[in-house]
Amino acid sequence: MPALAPRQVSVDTRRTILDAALELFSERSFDGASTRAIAELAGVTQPLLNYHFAGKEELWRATVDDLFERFRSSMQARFSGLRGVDDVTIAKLMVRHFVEFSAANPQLHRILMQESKRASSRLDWLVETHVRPLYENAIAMFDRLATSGDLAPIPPAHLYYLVTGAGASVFVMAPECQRLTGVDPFAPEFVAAHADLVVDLLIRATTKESP
Amino acid sequence: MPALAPRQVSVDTRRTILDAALELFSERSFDGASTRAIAELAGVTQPLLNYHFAGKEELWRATVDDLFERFRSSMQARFSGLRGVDDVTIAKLMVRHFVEFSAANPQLHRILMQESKRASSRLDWLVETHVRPLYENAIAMFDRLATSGDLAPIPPAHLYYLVTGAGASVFVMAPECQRLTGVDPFAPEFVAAHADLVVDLLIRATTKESP
DNA sequence: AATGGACCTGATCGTTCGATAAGTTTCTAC
DNA sequence: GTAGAAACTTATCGAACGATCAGGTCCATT
Repeated sequence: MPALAPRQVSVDTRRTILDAALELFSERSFDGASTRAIAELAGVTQPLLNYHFAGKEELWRATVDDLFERFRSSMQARFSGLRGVDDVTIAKLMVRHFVEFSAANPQLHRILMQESKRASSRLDWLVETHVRPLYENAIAMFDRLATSGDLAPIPPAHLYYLVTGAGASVFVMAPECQRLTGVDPFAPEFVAAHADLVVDLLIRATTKESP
Repeated sequence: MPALAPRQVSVDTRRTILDAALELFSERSFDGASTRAIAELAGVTQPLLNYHFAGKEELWRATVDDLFERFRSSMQARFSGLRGVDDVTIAKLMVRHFVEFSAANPQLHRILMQESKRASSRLDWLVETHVRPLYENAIAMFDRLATSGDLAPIPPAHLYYLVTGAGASVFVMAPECQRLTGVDPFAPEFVAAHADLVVDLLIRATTKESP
């Protein structure tokens, strides 16, 4: 063919590129995903990425920004209508939402794990921009639970591991789980059952013993 | 200088290369760690890697083989002398050992996480060669506990997540933990305390309620 | 003292990477 | 209907990648 008809006024090209970038960054990690492969998946040419984004690093940040923005807005949509619900229930719902969003968007965990397991300036940015706010929300929540007397207080460092670990551990080994147990870890019924199990585990482990 | 005096009969050059490879593979992941950088860290020239190993992929496998071999032998050394200890205690010790080894060898988790979060032929090899045997050991252990009546039985898929997640979650977020809480997640006293906490969490969550 | 092989290096191969420069097409504004 | 900005492409850059090859150095053997 001589030349593809250049589609104009397509303002959603940026969207298409972001989707392709999320797919490949999460599958092959930053270094493994070439800009040419991303462009091909998006159905555009490679230099167009540099037209819409300042560079590969900038494309990666925009991709992560977009992903976390979707997570926050889904969280907002689910919890903004809640009124008169006790903190324990909210905590349960938050973990469940985290697990369910992870099941629907496995790219979040892939990128988080890949990037948190290497030393790079991208990690600094990711933690400060996206992880810290989530962490501080969770800490505040559990602090409130502890002072209200429902849960036994846990030192912040341990709490950090329990909160992030309880949610994150669910899909850390997702592909291996499928292979070893034959269960599809993204099946809705499994997601719901395991979310309940993780919540119970967390609550039971921190619930004060009855005297 | 004209040329470095070529040291001969150095049979531990292979060892030096493996150490450098483990360091960089875990820090920058497979694609991010160039063979030239590995060679430089090892203090040799880049073509020497191809002399000792068939290629980059082969070097990676040899590195992972070596790492898991160290894990297995440390496990062996710790548990081979145990006699007359009940299964619950052994389970506690296993998780504790896993956590402690992870603290001393953070590269294990880095490589496991990086590689399990991408689609590659290396993942297939890693799971079948190293992860599956560990998994089947753990399943057998908890099966024995369940049939002996101490723990409530859990479906294998959930058990898989709980076993791997309880151990793995500890260091999934290690660098962020340091940054956010100010606690060094590799300090011995923290490792010991958190291992106990994880074990308690796992045991309490699966211990049968007294009627 | 000569030889063969193990160990290691310098030079360089072809490929692929991210980035850019220059040119083309399409829509909008007047 | 023509000018100009916006959107997109083709062609190509220099750098870095993994791999190979032709040698060079040292030691063990005889």
